[in-house]
Amino acid sequence: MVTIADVARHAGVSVSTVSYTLSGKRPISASTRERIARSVAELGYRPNATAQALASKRTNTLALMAPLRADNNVPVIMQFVAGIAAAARDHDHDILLLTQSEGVEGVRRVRETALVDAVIVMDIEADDARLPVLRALGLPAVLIGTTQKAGGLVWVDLDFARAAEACVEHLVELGHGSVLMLGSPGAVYERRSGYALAFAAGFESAVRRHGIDGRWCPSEPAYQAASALLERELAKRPRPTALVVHNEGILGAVLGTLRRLDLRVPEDISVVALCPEQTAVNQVVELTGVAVPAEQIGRAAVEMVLRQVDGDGTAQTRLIAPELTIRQSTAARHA
Amino acid sequence: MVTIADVARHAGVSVSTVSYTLSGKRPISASTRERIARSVAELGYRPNATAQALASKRTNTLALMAPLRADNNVPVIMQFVAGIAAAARDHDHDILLLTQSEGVEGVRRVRETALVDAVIVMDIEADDARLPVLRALGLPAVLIGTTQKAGGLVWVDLDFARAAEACVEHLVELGHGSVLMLGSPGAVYERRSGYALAFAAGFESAVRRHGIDGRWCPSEPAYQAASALLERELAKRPRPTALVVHNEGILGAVLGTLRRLDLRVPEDISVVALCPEQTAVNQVVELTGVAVPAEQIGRAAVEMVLRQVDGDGTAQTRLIAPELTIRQSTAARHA
DNA sequence: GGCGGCTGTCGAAGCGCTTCGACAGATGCT
DNA sequence: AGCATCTGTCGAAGCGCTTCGACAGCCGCC
Repeated sequence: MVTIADVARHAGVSVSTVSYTLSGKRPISASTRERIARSVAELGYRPNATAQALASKRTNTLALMAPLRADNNVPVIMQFVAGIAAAARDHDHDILLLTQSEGVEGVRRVRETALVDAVIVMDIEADDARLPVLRALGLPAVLIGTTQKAGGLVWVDLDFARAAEACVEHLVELGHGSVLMLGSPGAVYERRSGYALAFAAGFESAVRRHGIDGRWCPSEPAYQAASALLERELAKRPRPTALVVHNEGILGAVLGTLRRLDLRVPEDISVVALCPEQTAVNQVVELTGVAVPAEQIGRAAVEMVLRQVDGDGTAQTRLIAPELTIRQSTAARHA
Repeated sequence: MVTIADVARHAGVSVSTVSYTLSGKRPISASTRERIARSVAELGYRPNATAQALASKRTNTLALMAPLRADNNVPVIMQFVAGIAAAARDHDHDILLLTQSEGVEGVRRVRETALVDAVIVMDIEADDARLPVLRALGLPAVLIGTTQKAGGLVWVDLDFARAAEACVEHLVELGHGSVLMLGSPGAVYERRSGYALAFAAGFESAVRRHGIDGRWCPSEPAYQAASALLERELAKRPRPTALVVHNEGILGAVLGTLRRLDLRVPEDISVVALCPEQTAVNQVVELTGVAVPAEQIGRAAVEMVLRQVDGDGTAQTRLIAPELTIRQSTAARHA
């Protein structure tokens, strides 16, 4: 491996001159700059990342704690991760992947061993144990997702409450007065994932504000379970004329069951989904709905966390406005 | 941050003694070992990972190059990543996440900047440009997936050819003489992903060996596209009495279309799928099929790569036998 | 009783880089 | 002309750890 000393020798300058040339932290004459550039190219020099990290106290690495469970919103998680990884590389940083299961200890470890400069934490729960630790460690951090107890920490997220409201409002405008929301699996609510709670809360408040009939329930991904649940709910009075689905895993079951019950979408019943665009479009009827702008949020998270690393104190939390895309699964209520 | 020198001072020993105690590389008396342990605990000492890496030339970090695209087998990818991350932590290593799009340069970079000890590369293509680079760099590496040009490199993968054969054989045993295989999206074959080619080749050879009628075609995930394709193919003679689906994204479309055509599964037509168990079970009919043992492969990859790092030259490539699980979507052909 | 061989510990030399302070020489000002 | 000021470069001191060689003290052995 060629070192900075090799480059210095080859270019006939001192090691520090090479370092300053590479970092641009001190003025260097054009001629030596060129000579060094040539030596670097000729020798194929690449600074040793660990030596650089040790000396500069910057690893140029970001920890990303992602929920890698076999949940149902895997594609969304993947989009987040992809967006974050790409954004990090754009800023010349790498991603160290931590799993949610490492929890508090994972955060503590990467901080105390000085492995990373900052951490991005996904899937925040209402009483997330990692939050007090993040505050205590003083490690630059950004949350993707939020909770009321996030005070003092910087976060970015889709405005799930308004996303739910947007769905309800769209249906209200179409004249629907009875809406059923099929939520995420029960486990998601049990662990009190911020996004699920926010969506449910947004749904409830929108329903109340518009004075319509609206109820919701968690739903498990297995086809038969989802199907049975839907059928049971549709048997209740008043019978829902529209569905809001916050669970991409059951979309197939929902649409299949509606067909079995001879309910046409959107003529007999409207469906709005919160899911990636790809998923919405791949259903038998292209679904109206809100997508999580995962890539965008991921990029924002990286930029926000790097700003903290660079000591820009003006940390700003960001709540991203939902965008409802109207496709073919919603229509005015007739009857 | 507390350093090893602080611990040494606190315990009244030299720095090297602390180091040897922690690493166990030299015998230390029980009494000083205890004293040091107490100091470590009391001061909350954690070795600085970058200093450790610089001095020992081991980062305890593995690069994982994963295809984070919005493809259709996202859940499988996620399982691989989760398995790898967990296994790495079990061996006290971390994962540095690289995206497929970083390609050859990504591999070169992590090697030449000494960021990682080894690399795990996923989704190998027939003429993968990364393979010659891996060979040239001499960086410990394991491929997940393979190609004929993998010579000299260590890899691990599900035996996709035999997986396809297992599917065909199961159908042949049930008396099916005409089988249609619906493959992955065209783009997957265009980039010549090893697993897709292997599955298709295995399908073709099994069909030939059993002397049955069998054909296959790529299929895009959009519902209408998949549905139209299936309908078109079912109109051909001889009409397939069984389907093999190597594309989890179209399972909903396939089952929905079959129902629309009044073909009952499995009475009128059998369906076998290559997809995660979770996906197989969440369909309207629980699907017979082969699952990719992603977690298991991921763990194997980590262990194989660490063995290389530790200089165990007996590198062994591993081809994992497929397991077909019979559920409710296949039945003997009647008529 | 003297010697070889252990065992347990220490000091010091790196690992490859960044950064601080110093300073020679060129430049601008009065 | 003389002084202050830049500009460009250098040497050296770390960053926090590992590891090599040295060696003191101890044991058992002939």
